[in-house]
Amino acid sequence: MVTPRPGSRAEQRLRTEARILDAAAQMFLTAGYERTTIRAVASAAGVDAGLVMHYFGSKQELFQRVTHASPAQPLGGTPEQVSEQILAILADSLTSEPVQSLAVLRSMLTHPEATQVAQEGAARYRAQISRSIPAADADTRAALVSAIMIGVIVSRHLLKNGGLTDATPQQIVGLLRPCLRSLTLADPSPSSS
Amino acid sequence: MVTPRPGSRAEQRLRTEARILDAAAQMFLTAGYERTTIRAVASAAGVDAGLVMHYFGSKQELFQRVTHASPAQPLGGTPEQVSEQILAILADSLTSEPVQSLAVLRSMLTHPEATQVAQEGAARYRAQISRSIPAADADTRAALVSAIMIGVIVSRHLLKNGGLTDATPQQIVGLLRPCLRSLTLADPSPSSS
DNA sequence: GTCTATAACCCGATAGAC
DNA sequence: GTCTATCGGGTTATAGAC
Repeated sequence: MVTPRPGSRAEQRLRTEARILDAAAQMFLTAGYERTTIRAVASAAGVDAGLVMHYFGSKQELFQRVTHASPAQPLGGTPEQVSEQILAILADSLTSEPVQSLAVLRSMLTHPEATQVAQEGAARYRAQISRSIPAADADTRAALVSAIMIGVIVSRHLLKNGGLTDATPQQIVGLLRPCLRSLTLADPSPSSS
Repeated sequence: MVTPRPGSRAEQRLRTEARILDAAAQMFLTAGYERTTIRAVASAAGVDAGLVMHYFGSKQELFQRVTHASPAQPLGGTPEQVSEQILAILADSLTSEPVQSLAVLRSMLTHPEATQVAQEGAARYRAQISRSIPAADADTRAALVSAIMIGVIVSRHLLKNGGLTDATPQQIVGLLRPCLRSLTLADPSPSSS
């Protein structure tokens, strides 16, 4: 992406476009897709609703532009290393999850496009985790790890469930470490159900 | 609730009311609150939209009637027993979670009323779990248990994340048992973070 | 580049006929 | 008890003025 010379029309356009994207991200995050209106986004960005349409074409494209990012970092190494990498990612997510990801999570249960994005993200994630688990039921274990991450992040950032919002990331990671280890390492002493 | 004599108007009314409630539950569950329309519910129930309004007053009241149930069973006993009770509840939820609960979960991130219901449910749940954990950070541990349950149930029933939809409840419960035990029992060997 | 005006549509809710 | 007709308001999206 080139940087047009300051003061030019193209540069002005990029500025307002960025302002619109910021406002949209914030609103998609807090209100979800359905309750977010083009009018409100435009108003928050200090421009007209028609301009938003002119730039992004449709509400759906605006949502895609806001949420299309996050290319998922690769995991690797021994199961223990992977476990620690996941915990590190979780710690990051607990302190400051990016607005794009949270916007997807907010709408993943009610907006089909967001559902798809969330599913694809979770699937990539699961595949990586699954690959580094030496067990026959690696897929199920990886899916559980993914589900736990989703549950914790959603509870803390979106539902704001007291007990998790107050705790520090280190505290949460410390409590979750045994869980993750029991899932990523094949437990040598499984209880019979 | 009395059962009016068959063929009477009151009995006819209860029948159509039940049909509307069923259709509404199904639609709230699959589409969420915002995307569910009175018209569509009425059509699915084989009646007119005006009749739905006449019975339930508003869309919001209809939603409450659909989701107001589920009085949360009590937990108790030793930490190990509580852990097993939670796993039993999870197993139930994995095989057949009631539509009312799923309807709340579906909209909990985007509809304020559903958010509140979900928060209150999770809070009651957390309080019970917290009470039976002998640890200083019991609240955080209970919140993590609650978050994990939400993540697993949402992933399986709502997101339909492959790895979890295919697995049997017993398999999931078996894999999750060490996690739950490490959270409900104070771990004697905590890793320092 | 930005904004105004409006078209076209769907919603929840109301009033009243049958 | 059930349905028809409609009101009033909100939305996305379009066409065109400045």
